[in-house]
Amino acid sequence: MATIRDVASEAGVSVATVSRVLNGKGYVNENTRKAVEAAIRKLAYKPNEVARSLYHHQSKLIGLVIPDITNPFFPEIARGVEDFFQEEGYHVMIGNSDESREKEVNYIEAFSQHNVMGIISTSSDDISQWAGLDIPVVLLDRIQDDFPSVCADQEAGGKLAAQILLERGSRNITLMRGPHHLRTAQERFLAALTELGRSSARFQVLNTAFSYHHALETAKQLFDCYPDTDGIIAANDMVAAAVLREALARGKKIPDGLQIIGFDDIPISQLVYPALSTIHQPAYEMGMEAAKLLLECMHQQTNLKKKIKLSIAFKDRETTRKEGG
Amino acid sequence: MATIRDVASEAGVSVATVSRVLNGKGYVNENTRKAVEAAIRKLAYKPNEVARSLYHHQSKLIGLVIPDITNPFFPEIARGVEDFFQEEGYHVMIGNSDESREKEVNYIEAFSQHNVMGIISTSSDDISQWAGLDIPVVLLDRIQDDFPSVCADQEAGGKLAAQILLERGSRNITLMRGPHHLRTAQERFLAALTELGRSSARFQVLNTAFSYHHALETAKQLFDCYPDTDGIIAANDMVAAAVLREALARGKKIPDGLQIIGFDDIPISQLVYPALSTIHQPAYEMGMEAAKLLLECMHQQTNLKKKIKLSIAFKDRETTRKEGG
DNA sequence: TTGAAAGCGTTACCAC
DNA sequence: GTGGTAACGCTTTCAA
Repeated sequence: MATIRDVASEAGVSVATVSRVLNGKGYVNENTRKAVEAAIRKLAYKPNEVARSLYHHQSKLIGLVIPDITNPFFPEIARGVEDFFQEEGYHVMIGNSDESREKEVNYIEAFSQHNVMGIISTSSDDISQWAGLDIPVVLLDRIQDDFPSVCADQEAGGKLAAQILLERGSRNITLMRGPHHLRTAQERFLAALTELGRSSARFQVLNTAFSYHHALETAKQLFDCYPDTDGIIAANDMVAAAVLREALARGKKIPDGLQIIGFDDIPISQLVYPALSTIHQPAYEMGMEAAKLLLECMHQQTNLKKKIKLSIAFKDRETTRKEGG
Repeated sequence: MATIRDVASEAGVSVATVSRVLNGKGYVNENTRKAVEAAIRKLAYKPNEVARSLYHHQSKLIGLVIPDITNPFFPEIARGVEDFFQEEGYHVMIGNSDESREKEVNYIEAFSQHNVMGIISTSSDDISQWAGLDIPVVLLDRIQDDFPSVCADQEAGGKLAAQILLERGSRNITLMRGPHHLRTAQERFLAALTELGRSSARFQVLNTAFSYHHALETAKQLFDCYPDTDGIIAANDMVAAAVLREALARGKKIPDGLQIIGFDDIPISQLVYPALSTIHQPAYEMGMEAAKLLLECMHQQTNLKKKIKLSIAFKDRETTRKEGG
């Protein structure tokens, strides 16, 4: 790899001059600039980011920590973040935390050691680890007083899901509740629960994890315990898909005998049959917004504690009855 | 952030000594070691990876380029790579190439500028860009004479898919062909085609892209053009799921009237109903193996051109008839 | 308009 | 055993 010194001697100038043309700052004569640029091209020189980073204590790197890239909700987010920062000349390092505090801390350290310019985290609820850091942090999918954040309106989503099922005629609803420690899952659950509580419909609650292995189990359990259920509010689309599968396997009529509503609107929800009605979270946009917000924080030194709440929307597909029908 | 100099003065020794205890090499008295370790703890000192990297021309970073993290096949691979390297104390930078040479080159440059120790690429077939690089590269899902590589046995997969459908009674098969420029897609297609050609069954070929938007379109087209098809070899599971959806929507009996076989065995193939019969590619393991191979290459200076071919397996689920049935 | 040199945080060589 | 110091590749201040 050619270094700045190689370029300097090739062009017959000092490294300082090369640096100036590289960064477009400081005076440099038009002709020497030409010479330097020629040398750069000739040697196919690329500045060493590591050296730059060492000097500036900054790099063109962004850290992103998510629970698990294998969960289809997060790649969308990651793409949003990446697509935004790509435009700005940054690169994104992704870390999977598996909801483990240890892994998350490990990534944060790695990020910090590599001088990332900012971090987006969509993982743990434990905020203590962010406190010491002097790097801007944006929280995605969770909120904390001291940090800027982006999230989707879980409460509106949970409420809407319940309303839809009720409006469209379910009278015996099973509400599935995601992992208790995930604030988002808890929020949408609570909002749906409240809505259900306000109605005269019968309902019951069933706990579930988010992994598809687990979801398949829970689905079986659901129909064993509550064979008469005629409406299911799934904790997310993975779970909804599993439930749908099990329902079809047991010969349920959907949506006439049983309505199912998911949450997230991950790509597969359009691929199953019948296509999943679901509460859409704008995952890609959330990633984009978080990235945009982070960039703002990076530019202004001040920790602007802006909170962005994106709205959700109901996707009326095939596992719910038609409105007024 | 505390630096090595802070630690040195805190412990009353020189930076050289601190460096020695940090790296566990060279002599250092037991007591001074204790003192230094105490100082490190007290200041919560973490060595600056960037400075290390600058000196060594190496970092604990690995570059991974994939076509699109949003395609469910790749997160599995990425996890394999990441889980392996995590154990070894490395961190993985992921880049989405979107099958664009420009983006891929851009990432390679970024990786190289950050002194990554090695690169795994599962993207473009254009190998020229790797040639100049003095960083070990492992190719995933493609092979090239000059590079070590890991891939699954596409030919065996394509052949197997065709055999299964034939054995289990399909006589009018639609073979879906993925993007022509993707070697893997082409290989499995060709192998299936050959197998079909050897049989007496009728068959036709239909082109498709891999995205789910596109797949849904193609699925419609398929049944419009070939309503009598009784067996479909999909280009991958996304496409298979889309086809399955459309088939069900049109009231086809599966698997009795129509068999469908996918490729990849992504998580959703077990979530749809009926569950997709498919050719399993060991994505996670492929990531792991590629990582392991890369680590070997990094340790031995020599470019070992080892090629690893992982075997595929048929997952006998619900969109194919039972054997001998 | 240009160059010399200090400094970013580490490591490793060479004295002591 | 330990410390001084050059070097890694780059940026920036200061003098010329």
